Amino acid sequence: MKTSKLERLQAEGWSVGNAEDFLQLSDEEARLVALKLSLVSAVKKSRIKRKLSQIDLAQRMKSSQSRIAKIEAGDPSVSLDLIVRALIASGATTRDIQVAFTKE
Amino acid sequence: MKTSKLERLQAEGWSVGNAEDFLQLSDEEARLVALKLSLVSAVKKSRIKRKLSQIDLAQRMKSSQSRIAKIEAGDPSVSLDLIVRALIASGATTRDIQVAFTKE
DNA sequence: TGAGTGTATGTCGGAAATGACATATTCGCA
DNA sequence: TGCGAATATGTCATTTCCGACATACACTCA
Repeated sequence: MKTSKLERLQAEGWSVGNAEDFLQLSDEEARLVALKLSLVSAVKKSRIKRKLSQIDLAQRMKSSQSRIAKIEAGDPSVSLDLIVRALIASGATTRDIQVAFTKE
Repeated sequence: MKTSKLERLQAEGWSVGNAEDFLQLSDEEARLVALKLSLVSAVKKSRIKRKLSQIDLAQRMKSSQSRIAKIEAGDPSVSLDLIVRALIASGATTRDIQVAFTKE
């Protein structure tokens, strides 16, 4: 499979998948989710530490209170981008972010 | 402003912005961009280290070669989510990811 | 009790990101 | 030189994510 031509690979599409691929993907997806959760808890911690309400934080990053609530609730509709944005906007230091990642 | 009512704040919308807010936002945006760039270079490094072509990596994460190219080129259409997915799929260890973040 | 403040949840139209594809460009090597 | 593999660039339809809003719930005081 490694040496297949691009055309062939593209033509195959989903048919190239197998159980192993699926499991592997699940594992990687799990790592990403774990990472997100770690950052999410860092957001809440940082926000509380600075005594900011969800509304305050939302204003800082030009977002909305409901989005912040969803971030902190680990809602699947929230991207890693938004989580990190919130982390930065909440006043988290570079070190804080590192630590959150370290917890992965 | 801190004590304004939610209704009032929501009604104000963009009008609450001022130069300071803008600069602050720019700074935070800059931090995010710097972080992305750091991770992007980690993706390429990790991929090369494992001797994977962009096509290989694309298959691993069910994406496409052109997306991988855009990730590595720092294309603005690429999300942090996708960058981290690529980093994980490329076989980067937790430590590799930490290091990339440390470079922020 | 009820008013005020903060957080959670569901929905929606518009905006942004995605994979796929076509095609161009670059690069290594026979 | 030329051929094939790898990478880059541009476009597009579909999917995903977003802010905004409405509203429900939780908690604290007076």
